[in-house]
Amino acid sequence: MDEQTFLEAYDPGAFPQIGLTVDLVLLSIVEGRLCALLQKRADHPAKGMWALPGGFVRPDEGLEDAARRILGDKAHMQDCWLEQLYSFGAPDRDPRMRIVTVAYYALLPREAFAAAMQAAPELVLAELDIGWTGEAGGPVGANDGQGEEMALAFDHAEILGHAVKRLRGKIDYAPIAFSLLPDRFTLRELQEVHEAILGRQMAKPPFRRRMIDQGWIEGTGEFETGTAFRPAELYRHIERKGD
Amino acid sequence: MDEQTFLEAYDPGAFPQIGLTVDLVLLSIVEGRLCALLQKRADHPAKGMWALPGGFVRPDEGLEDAARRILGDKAHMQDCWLEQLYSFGAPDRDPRMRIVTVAYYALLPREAFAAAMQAAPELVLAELDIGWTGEAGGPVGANDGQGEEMALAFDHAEILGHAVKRLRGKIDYAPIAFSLLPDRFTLRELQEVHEAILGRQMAKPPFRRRMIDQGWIEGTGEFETGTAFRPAELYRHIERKGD
DNA sequence: GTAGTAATAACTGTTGTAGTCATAAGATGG
DNA sequence: CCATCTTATGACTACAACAGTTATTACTAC
Repeated sequence: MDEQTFLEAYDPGAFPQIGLTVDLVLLSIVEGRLCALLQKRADHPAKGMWALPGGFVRPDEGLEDAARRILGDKAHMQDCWLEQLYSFGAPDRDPRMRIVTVAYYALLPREAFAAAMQAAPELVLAELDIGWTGEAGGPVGANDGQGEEMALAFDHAEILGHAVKRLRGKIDYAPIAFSLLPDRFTLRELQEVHEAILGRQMAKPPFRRRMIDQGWIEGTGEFETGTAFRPAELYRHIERKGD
Repeated sequence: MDEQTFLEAYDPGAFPQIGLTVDLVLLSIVEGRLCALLQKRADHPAKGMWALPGGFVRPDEGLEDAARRILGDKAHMQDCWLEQLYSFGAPDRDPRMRIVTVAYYALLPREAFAAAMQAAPELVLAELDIGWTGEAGGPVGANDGQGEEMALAFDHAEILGHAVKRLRGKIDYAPIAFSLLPDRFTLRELQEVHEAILGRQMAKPPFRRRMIDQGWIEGTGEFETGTAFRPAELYRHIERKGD
């Protein structure tokens, strides 16, 4: 039997069906706090709970393609940095049927969420409650900014936990913080991003040097305006091959 | 649009099936070289090419459960350290049908493969050809130890590449090298493992100190035997909570 | 001008780690 | 038993990365 004949005789229905979805962890910094885009579930199961934006993978599209399509549909965004996070497949994670989800995560400036939240009122940028320090890991909850806890659907607290852990492990050696900032930014703003992600304060001079020595940023010669006191220089992220 | 997608999502029959498999990257060190367990494909597609051991996920089993089941079935091993690597889902990665695979990887001492290779002659511990240094990444090929290249099926060269990259990034700060060694080992053996994984030689005294300072190992007071010259002390990996 | 505040620079100390050299230990062969 | 070989192990030195502290500069507001 040659390959052609074999493929024609192959029966895909011989294997049991498992649903495959992509869920998105879309993170931002709002007032120095790490936030994620959540969507209130309008129907059962988990009605009224909060879930990550997600959707089924189409049969003819790649995993990252599906993630980008859902990013456009649900969050009205395109062309941002996106990375695969982890796959979740506990048999009982969704009560409807067996669903395995591949989680992706992205970092976006707060302004990027404006269009999505305008178009869909069930979307909220929720503040994250990270009950651990460093890269310990574990589930991560959410609150509405007034201290009111938001119940998360399915295993989405686990997914958020993985995202935060990945982020904390990666921010020191990969130039990912810049996705959260506008094109031009001050060193103080960059530091606030790092502090929000790592969940701890740091001293200013060592931070300055680390950033500059890494070669990821360059000064523009311009300065911020509208400050009450001495304005800081505006820096810009340097795109380099391999990053 | 969201509503429509939502409704479609609830009907399992609305989408053609996507197959879900688990593939295993089972790594070992043989004579100072990094090797992976490969299986010669007996049938189409990719007949005669070399593939990672893998299999379909059952509808009632978790992803890691599936990985452990396949580990037992195909490689006759149990209870070893196993970690999820990455998910691969390019639409054309398998010519039979749309198949998404979740790759797992494990590190095992050479002896652990003996039973599997005895039971199944189509299994081979193949030497890896890593065409890049550091953590650059990219596909990784395989050869039979006599310099003869082994053609890899599907996207398995990519999967191997991801595994090597993950390993190189993790070995310096996670105690994973010990999975490749017997219960008691000399510092020289441990160093050979690190050199095989990182693909470069290193000096002995700094390596000794790093390992001992990390607190992952302790001396046993015993010494290796049968050496022509001064025998080295045998060390043991210290199990610690959180590792 | 003066005061106030934040940005930036200079200085200092600590830590981690690498390289080199010296010593110790055991096996082998005379 | 002793010389000699090879390797393991420890001691010393040097360097690089990085943090903390203090001083200086620069701008705004009154």
